[in-house]
Amino acid sequence: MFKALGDPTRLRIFECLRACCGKVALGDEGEVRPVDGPSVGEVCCQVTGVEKITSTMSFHLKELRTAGLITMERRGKHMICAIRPEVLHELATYFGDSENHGGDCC
Amino acid sequence: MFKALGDPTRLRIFECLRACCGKVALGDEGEVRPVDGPSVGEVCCQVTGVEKITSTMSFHLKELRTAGLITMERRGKHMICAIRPEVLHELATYFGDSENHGGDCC
DNA sequence: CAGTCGTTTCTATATTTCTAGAAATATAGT
DNA sequence: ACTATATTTCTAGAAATATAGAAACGACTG
Repeated sequence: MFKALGDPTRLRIFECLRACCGKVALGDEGEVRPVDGPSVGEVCCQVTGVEKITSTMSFHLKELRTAGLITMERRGKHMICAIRPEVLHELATYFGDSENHGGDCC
Repeated sequence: MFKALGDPTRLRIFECLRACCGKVALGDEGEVRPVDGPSVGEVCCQVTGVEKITSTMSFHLKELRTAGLITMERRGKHMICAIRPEVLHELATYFGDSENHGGDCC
């Protein structure tokens, strides 16, 4: 996940998606699916300022997807995207000081 | 910061340091300095399992330092390391859902 | 002051990652 | 079936990053 967010383009995509508040729902097998959210083209436009969808964007979206940060689903001609809300929580608690991170030397 | 944590070796160093709970204090100009914590050699040993300090480790520690994740200071022959506690809080709130991340499309 | 220990910097090489264009795939409309 | 639109995959080259060894540096020790 950190590697995925470590690229400036991908971090912008991530923040764009977070700002756009795509909603998600649970699918049949318990997986998280986007209910709405921006399409790949819209994300592309927001991040690059250009209307055109580039293969580079597609590449970065795939990285974010395989890292588990976002979900995507086809909605007609478009692919819509949303952040998986669970990971926000997961990452927040990863850095949260309330947890014990299991050091044996203190 | 995400780029720094995106490398597996660096993430291990980071988690090692977090587990070892190095203490920090404020320096004369308000900067955060380590008061104690493992030396570079100890970190190296924990992460690689080998006693020897490699230039690779030194390189990764430098990356973590320039990313602002850790502080280091010379203590005699050794360099001691500690995580900058502020960044834990900063990153926790970055992912925390309590904040408004300023989307104009929702 | 010479030697040694812990660590960093330099340099070259190997590896990974990013980017861009072309071709391929999927869907909707005609 | 054909066309247009939205998106992905493939491929290759360019750029960035990681690794390892050698040399250099700073601080303690005899």
